[in-house]
Amino acid sequence: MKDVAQHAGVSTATVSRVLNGHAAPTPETRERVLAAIEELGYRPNALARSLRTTSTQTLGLVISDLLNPFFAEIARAVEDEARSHGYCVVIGNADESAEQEATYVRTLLDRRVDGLLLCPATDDPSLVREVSAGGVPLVLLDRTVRGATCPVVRADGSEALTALARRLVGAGHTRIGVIAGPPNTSTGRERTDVLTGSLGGLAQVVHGDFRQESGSQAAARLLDDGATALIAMDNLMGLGALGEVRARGLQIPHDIAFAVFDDQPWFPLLDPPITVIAQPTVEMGRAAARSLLALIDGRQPDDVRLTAKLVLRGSLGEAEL
Amino acid sequence: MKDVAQHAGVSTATVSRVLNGHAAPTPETRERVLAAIEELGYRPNALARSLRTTSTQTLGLVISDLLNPFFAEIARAVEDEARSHGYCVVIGNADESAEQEATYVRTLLDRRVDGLLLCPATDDPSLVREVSAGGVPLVLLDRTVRGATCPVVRADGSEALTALARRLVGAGHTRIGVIAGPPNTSTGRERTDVLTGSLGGLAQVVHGDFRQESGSQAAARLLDDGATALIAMDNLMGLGALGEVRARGLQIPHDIAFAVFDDQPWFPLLDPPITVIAQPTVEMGRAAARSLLALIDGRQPDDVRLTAKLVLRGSLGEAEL
DNA sequence: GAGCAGTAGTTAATCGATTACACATGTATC
DNA sequence: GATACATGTGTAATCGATTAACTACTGCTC
Repeated sequence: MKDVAQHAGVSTATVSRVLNGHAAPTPETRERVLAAIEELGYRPNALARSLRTTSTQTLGLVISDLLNPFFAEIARAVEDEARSHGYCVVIGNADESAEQEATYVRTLLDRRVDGLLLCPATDDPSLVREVSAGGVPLVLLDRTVRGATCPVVRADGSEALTALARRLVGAGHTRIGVIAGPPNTSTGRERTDVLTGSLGGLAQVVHGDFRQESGSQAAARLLDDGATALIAMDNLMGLGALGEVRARGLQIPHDIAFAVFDDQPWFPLLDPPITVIAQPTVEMGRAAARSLLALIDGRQPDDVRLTAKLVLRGSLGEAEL
Repeated sequence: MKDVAQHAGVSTATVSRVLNGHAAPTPETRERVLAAIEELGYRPNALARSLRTTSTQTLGLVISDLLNPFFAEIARAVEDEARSHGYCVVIGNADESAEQEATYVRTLLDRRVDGLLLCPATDDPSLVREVSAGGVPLVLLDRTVRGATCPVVRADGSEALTALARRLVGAGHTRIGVIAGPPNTSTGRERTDVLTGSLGGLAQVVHGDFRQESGSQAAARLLDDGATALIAMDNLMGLGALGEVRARGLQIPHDIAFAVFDDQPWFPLLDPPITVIAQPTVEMGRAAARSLLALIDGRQPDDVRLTAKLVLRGSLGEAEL
């Protein structure tokens, strides 16, 4: 910057003013400065700028698992929305580990992100408290924690799950296997509670960890126990469960009815296409980014609750008639 | 930091030394400082530290498309490797747009990442030159650019593609539809060249843009032209093509042989399972990160060329006998 | 006890920006 | 012509760390 100033025969203050479109500079000075910048190929140091202004124009996003397309889509949406407001997004991948999540959150805070979007790995509120205590704007996404005091953006699958349950019961299923998420995540618990609630005593629940491998294992146990329907509570566990069903040579829907929470582009390609509960991922991401930006802006956004929808495709068999 | 120093009755220099595990401080002083840090909940400002040390302990990774699981996996691997060396990764999503790619690269440079990993959207070398001119360590990943002068890490699919071609020809296919990547990407061009080379005049090529939608369209055209085999040059176009095949009620492999470049966890679940050319994504990501770290370290890493493998699963029909 | 070495800690410069305040110049007002 | 005011630019403090150079003290040797 000093070089630029010298080159243009002005002070660094003037260069800074030109750069920030501030009041003052004469068109003529402006030209000279811009010419010098161009000539020297100068680019301002964002670190120094942020240090001075205490604003990084950056949002932190800590997601549970980057390999889960559900979160990848959310990340994409967050990024789009943020960019359109002049913000950049730094993504941290917690890998469903509370420890790694905490590490990432702290790293992001140390780098002074202007706000943080978090999909908490567990419902333990301590990390959230820590962030709030630091006074950093925080919005929870997809999942919440116990006694959360910050805005939360999530999808509500109750209606869809209830409808799904009703159909299965109506079609005469009496042993319905539920491949549930970890009980210490809000989504894991809530979805399961709704479902078992609507299924009365017909549900058999096995908990997985939102990963493919746990889906296969849970499916194996449930099938061994004679389940005639399987519902996986997220797409990765659904993938694993599907593998197990295939491995056993079972036919969907003839031998087993099947449904998954989360839609994925390849579900319609299976034979039969898989019935799912689709979450509005893009809207969730955008809404979360908007809420966070509002918070940064000093406003107090409301919680957002979007609706997940049951998409019938044929993998439930008679239950869809 | 000043507060901490005051609280512990020492100077900021001493606090800094304690923080960085530098020589000097007495165990006793050390204790006092740590106590003060604890008590005040002090966390060092990474911006200030980086400004002073000119090192951010951060790698930039600009990928072509975050929604493409191939790149998501790569990102994950890069991150793992980087973290194990004490580095953080900032991911930028170029969305297959050269313009957005350039924006991201500049943003990352402005933030003074210690090095940059780039999956270039096009083979235009100008952006790469710009980065190199800035003296920032750079490694290209998956794709290269014309006349690249920096290390490149990629997968070589030639052998697998040749083997694939031989099988199709051997099984008597004479109209083989190739859903190619954009000709202005190195992967798009090379893969297609190898394939058409081995197929002699039997190949019909339609270019897509590495996205699902373009895959369907390309498949539609090729099927209209009477193709009896389809090869998609990446998983997203494969997804689109598969949709088109299904929509037309064609049976794989009876009506049409099908293969995709890139493996995905759900390909084995289709009926029949899809034959693919699998790239070692995790190894690519890790190798790229290692190369970049070496470069940052002042060493000169060699290019890395890993081998993609043909995985036969049944979607080629007789060609697999 | 003078000289030297070694340790522990302080002072102050520095990284590269932003910005309050000061200053100089030109113009309008009486 | 003095006063006030606006305008454009420069000076220097500041953000929060790191670190070279220096000071002060303690021991040790001869």
